[in-house]
Amino acid sequence: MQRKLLIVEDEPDIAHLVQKHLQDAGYDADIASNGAAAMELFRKNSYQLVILDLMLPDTDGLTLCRKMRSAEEYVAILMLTAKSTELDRVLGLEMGADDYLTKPFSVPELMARIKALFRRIDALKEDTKGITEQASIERGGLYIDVNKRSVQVEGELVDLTAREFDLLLFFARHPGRVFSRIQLLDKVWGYNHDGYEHTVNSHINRLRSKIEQDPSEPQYVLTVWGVGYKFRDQRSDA
Amino acid sequence: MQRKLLIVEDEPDIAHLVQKHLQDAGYDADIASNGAAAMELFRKNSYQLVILDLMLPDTDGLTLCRKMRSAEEYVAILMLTAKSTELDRVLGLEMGADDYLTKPFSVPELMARIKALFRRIDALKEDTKGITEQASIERGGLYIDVNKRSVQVEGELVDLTAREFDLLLFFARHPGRVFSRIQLLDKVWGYNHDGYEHTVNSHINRLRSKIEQDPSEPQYVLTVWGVGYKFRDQRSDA
DNA sequence: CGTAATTATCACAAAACAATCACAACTGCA
DNA sequence: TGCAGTTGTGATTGTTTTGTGATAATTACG
Repeated sequence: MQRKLLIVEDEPDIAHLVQKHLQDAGYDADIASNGAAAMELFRKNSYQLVILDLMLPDTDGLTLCRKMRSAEEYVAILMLTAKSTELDRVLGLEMGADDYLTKPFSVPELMARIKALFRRIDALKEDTKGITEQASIERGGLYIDVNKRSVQVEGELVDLTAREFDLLLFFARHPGRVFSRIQLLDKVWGYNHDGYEHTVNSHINRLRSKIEQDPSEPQYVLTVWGVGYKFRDQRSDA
Repeated sequence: MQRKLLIVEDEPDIAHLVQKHLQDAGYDADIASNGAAAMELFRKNSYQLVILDLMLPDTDGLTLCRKMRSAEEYVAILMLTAKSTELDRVLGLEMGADDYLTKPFSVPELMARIKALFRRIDALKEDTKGITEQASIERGGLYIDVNKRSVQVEGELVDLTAREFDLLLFFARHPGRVFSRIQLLDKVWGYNHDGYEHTVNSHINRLRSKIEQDPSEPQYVLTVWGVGYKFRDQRSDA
């Protein structure tokens, strides 16, 4: 997954230095040199992390921080500040920063913090996942346990590889809906994956040989001729 | 239902900062600035969650934690610790904290964890299964004494290092569930630990050489290819 | 019924991943 | 401080999975 960050910093040298390192590390980073530009970019894009300098020409950083915090989606905020008094820290935390770094900082340290922040965000998402996504799915004679990554067909455990499981899980979460091979590559393999469409065929083939009673007459993953594949819908047939 | 929490923290700035945010979020939070006050409030009120600083002027946090744990009703405990080394110990000792956070922490993260904790508490109450905090765990030929931090395989005592024990305990508490190396680093090593994923491999390797009859054909800690590791589920095989 | 287009199957090499080992850095402790 | 044990990391080897090419089977449609 691509991680998008926004750097809010008025000193171009610093901003570009940071941007360059972030790009080297595989992140996608935009720059805003003042508060107004920052809010504009922020509203237009969805960032996962904002690196925010407290001292800005127009707005002050704390206001900006609060504004971003009030947005729908959660963004991590890493504050950069010149001073390092305890008051500053508490203030920054109160405003909702997730981490804090005082200038001058070292690039390796910044990168380490960013990495750590992303990790924490991911861990949190993992915790929160329970509400939106179900831990187990039952469809016909198929039972999928997401946490255990185990699959049972008619009560019998079958052993799937990581890809096979991900593929099956994706299908089972969208029963009845047809997906093209490209869509499957995007959703299951990942957006930046490049490869041949017929790779999907092979995986479907292998998956069927494991979960289907009679792979030539599939019950779960069906071929939609000229389009792609779909998971059989409970009621509607064919 | 009103959620009552107790903040045990000797730095007034932090205590009030947290209290303010909790109130904003609709919780009812009391503050205790030392261990004695904490126990007094704890006995008089019934809290659902205690946010507990490890470093306190009079008592140490662990003792407090144990005392609260021994109360009739179950309370969730979220620990705040200063360093990550200290945190290892806490986790290792399994004094019964439900979650932890290292200082300096960010308010959004704290709030997220509190929410997640309440969700877990609710889910637990539903189940009525009080099996979460057991002093000993038996799984197959494996016997783990949490308090003594000792492990027996087929009645034979084996000598594990701190990490090995923590790792095994974590697995044994979540049998069947698959964890990625990153998740293990987060849960066993600590959220802000940074290191290489393949460190986990080495520890699994060493752990296996101690507890497995035939490390090349593990009975307890199984590899899930392309994903991570899991503890063998009772019934399910392979 | 024949043909072109699409999908299924299979085998294999390459890539991704995991296990292992050795060693240096670190830890707690006497 | 020095020591013994523990832990993290690099390097190497071994294993499983996965993508891909080739080919066979199936489908749509004139």
